[in-house]
Amino acid sequence: MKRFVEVEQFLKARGIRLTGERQLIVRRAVSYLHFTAEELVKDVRTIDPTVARGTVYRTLGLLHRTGVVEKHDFRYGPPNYEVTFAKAHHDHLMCIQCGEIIEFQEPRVEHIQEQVVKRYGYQLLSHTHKLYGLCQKCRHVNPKRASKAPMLHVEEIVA
Amino acid sequence: MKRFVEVEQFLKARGIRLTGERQLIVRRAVSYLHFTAEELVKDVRTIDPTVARGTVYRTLGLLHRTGVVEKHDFRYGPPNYEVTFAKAHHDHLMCIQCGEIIEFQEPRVEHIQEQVVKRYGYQLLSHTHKLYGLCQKCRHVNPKRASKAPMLHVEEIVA
DNA sequence: TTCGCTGCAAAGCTTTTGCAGTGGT
DNA sequence: ACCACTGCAAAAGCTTTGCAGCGAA
Repeated sequence: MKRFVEVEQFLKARGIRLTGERQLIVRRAVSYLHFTAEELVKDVRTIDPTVARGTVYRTLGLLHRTGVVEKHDFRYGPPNYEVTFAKAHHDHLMCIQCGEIIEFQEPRVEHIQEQVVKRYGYQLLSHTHKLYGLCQKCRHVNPKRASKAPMLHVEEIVA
Repeated sequence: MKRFVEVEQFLKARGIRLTGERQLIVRRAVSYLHFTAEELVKDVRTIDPTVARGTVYRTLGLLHRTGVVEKHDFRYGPPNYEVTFAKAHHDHLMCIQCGEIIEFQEPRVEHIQEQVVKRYGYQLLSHTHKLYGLCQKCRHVNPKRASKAPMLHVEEIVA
């Protein structure tokens, strides 16, 4: 089943109205790996220019609060969003020097998470797990200016 | 050894100048569990009112990029910061309904993280690991307004 | 029909930045 | 003596919100 259909069913089951705007926003959002709020605004408006910025932000906040999308802090620029609902568990490893981002999968972590959540009587909805460090290239470089802003690029790698 | 001294040595080793302002900011920051940027500005200024807001933000950004400080998205209000450098590994479990935050320790996750980092040739500096869900009290409460106060029954949807 | 949702636009909040002077190494 | 760092304050994001009309259930 299409991911956006799963999301829409999920929202509907929670009594959230499925307006045309929300359907469009969800369908555009699931097409991305990561996206910023403004990128989504721009994207949605290429299809329907009448959709208001506020609507995108409100919908994004709704999806975030309900655990459908995760908010990622990649340390540079505005926060990135990701639709994690109905998607395989994965985490991020990032180099703080050059900005490289690696996505990895670790079923063992997922399993431990379930135990932790059960231990505290919680029902798990979503999670974020990010490792920050220095990649092989950057770890042996003595930075002249540690405050220099690195370039960002995403690389999807499966463990 | 005092934590702020360890942080200061770390910064020095990275060629970052240790100004009086930065020392003050670091020493105040390590005294908190979590803090917002504005809380730190206010705190620092009770000791030295001449420290500029921009300096606190710039220093916080520097500490964040170098992995000394973690930025936490607790989903409501501005981001929280935490000095995680030279501090025992711990993660967060949060209820998206009532905002309760539980800090838990999982040595197994820490161990797996080390394996992942080694696998990709990285040097680990810091990490964030957050689980979002519903606590025991909130998971059985049916909110008046689903869009404002999320209440999920995932198993019903997935089934 | 109800009341949650939307467009619009302004306000609000947080964070960033240019510039000239200061201070760490 | 360099040049990174700072104070100041304005500007620049980014996000939220009030309001009147609209539309999904």
